[in-house]
Amino acid sequence: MTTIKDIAKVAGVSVTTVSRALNGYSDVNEKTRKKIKDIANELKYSPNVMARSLVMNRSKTIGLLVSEISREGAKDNFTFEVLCGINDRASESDYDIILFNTNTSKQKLKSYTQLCRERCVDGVILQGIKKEDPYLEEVIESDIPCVMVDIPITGESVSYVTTDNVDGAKKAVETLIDFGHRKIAMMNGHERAYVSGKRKLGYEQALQEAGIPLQEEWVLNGEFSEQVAEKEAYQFLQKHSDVTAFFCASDLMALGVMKAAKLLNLRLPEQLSVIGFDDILLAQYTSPPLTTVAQNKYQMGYAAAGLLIDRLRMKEVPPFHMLDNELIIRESVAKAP
Amino acid sequence: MTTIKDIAKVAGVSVTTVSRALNGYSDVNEKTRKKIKDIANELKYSPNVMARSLVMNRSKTIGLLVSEISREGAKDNFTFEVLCGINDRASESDYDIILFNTNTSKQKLKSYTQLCRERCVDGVILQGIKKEDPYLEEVIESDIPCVMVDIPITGESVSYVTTDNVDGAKKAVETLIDFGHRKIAMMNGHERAYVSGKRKLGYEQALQEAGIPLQEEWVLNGEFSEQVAEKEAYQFLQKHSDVTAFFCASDLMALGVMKAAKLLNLRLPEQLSVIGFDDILLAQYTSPPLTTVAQNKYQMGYAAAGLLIDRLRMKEVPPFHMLDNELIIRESVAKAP
DNA sequence: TTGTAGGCGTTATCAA
DNA sequence: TTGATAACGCCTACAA
Repeated sequence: MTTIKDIAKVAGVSVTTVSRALNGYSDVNEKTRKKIKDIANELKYSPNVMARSLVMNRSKTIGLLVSEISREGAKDNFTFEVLCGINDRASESDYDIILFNTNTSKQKLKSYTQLCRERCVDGVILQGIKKEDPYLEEVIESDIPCVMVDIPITGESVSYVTTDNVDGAKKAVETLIDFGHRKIAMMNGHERAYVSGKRKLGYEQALQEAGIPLQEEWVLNGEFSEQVAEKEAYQFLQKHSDVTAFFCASDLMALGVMKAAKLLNLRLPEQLSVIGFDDILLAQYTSPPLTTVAQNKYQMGYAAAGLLIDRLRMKEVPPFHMLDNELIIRESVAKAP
Repeated sequence: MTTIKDIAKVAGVSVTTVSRALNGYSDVNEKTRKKIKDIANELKYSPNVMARSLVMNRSKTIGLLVSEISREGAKDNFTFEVLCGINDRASESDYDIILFNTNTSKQKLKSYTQLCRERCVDGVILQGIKKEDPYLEEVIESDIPCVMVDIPITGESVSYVTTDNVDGAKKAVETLIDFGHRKIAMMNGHERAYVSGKRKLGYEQALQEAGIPLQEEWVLNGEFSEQVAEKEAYQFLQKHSDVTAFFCASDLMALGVMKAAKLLNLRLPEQLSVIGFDDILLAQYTSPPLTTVAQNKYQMGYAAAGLLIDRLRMKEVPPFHMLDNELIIRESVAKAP
């Protein structure tokens, strides 16, 4: 591999001059610069990122920390689409992405700071980290620039990107109310996810504004799982045949609810209306096609990387970036019977 | 951040000894080693990967080169599931993944070798690279250990992982033949993908062994796109109403074919049988549910990383690793009318 | 405008 | 069993 030494030798100058010429310093004769650049091209020089990082203490690398990245995520594409957004934005500014590989047990062996420092990453994007993950606290205290996806935490060096979960949920429930529904249950995800709280809040607000009393026992925990949601909904709908609509905090859970309804011979949407959250690919293929709140996952990733890169450039960045959700109307909602 | 210098100072030894103690060399007193290790723990030391890479010329990093990684891939999850497999396997051996970000135009600016060397990656996994990508030739000539996904190329330092595309396609077409079909069209992907050739070969072999003459004009190019496949199938089925079955080189294209059939008021599967390839999530939700050849994408990634890591450990590795495909029987195939 | 020299955190060579 | 010392490739005072 060519180094600046090689170039210096060929050009008959010192390595200092080569370094400065290549890095665009002004204090170098334009003729020398041209000569050096030509030689660099000819020799197919590209700087050794390791050496540079070592001395500069930055690496043009963004760490991506996805807690327990796994095939599970493949079902709703969330992780992947966010990743694509991050990747595209990073690429625009010539950052590379390094995938950190961690889970709750690994987090006990190596601290967040250690992980980042040893790789000299300039900043980090965190996704899917859970409330009980040991890293969470560390991230807040650390001074490594960081952007969280869907985790509303801010700090000296940390900001976040999210969609307006409260508003999204509210819009969904309002739609149900507009269709005349008054008995609306909610299939929520687990408490470990921050979005669960927000979506429940939206549900509550919509009910309240319509003067419908909240029934805590109508809010189920589907664990963000199709199976769990199906089981829960099955039991619930048997006991509460007066419920006419379900707002689900994820499309996957909405699928579960729909399955349960079919098992109970409820006609969709005539006897039970269902709204989901996410707009996964499947949503348009279910029968009936699922009305749902769409998140722009790609945009979340793109914005997250953008926020981080701005921060790395010492720009003033807002503490968070909130994207809008869009309600996609399909056919799983009908007038209340 | 703590360095070995800090440890050396506290332990009252030289950095050399610290380095050796921590790296498990035998020529260090066990008592000194214990002391050093304790101090390292206390100081939360972790080695600077950059510095180490610089001097060792290896970085415990695997480069992942996905040509034009994009949201397109989200539809069939192929890229993401392979990524998960790679990640899991890499994690087991403490490798990190760096996502290289490239496309045909970027490839002209920076050579493959440059890209790898400047990041000191120990090896590379390539996915989705096209026949005309400039890197392809470079990869073969380079001595950087490399594993390709679904690109049957071998060399001094390159091997590949794939599924048995010929056999998978053959099994699919044989199934159609078993159901009495004789007029079987194929919706293939574009020529730039290696798998297209293989799948077509399987189609041809099945036909030949059944004594059915091959009709070249019955092999369509759906570009691996749902829309294109739909358009092509629509035109084709109008002209060739005697065709009773379609073998598609991807599920996405199978969806397109099914749409076209529905537009032409063909009943599925009674009037037209369809088989896909991939087993994407959607396949079980179409109506009728799609019979298809399932590839184990996660396993491909896992195997690819495994092959690469073995090579990095100087193990003898086979030139390629072929995984089996499994035919998943659903309801889109019926007896020939 | 250019060059010399020192250092970033490691590992490796050689001598003690 | 240990310690100087020299790399690795690059950047940056400081001096010329």
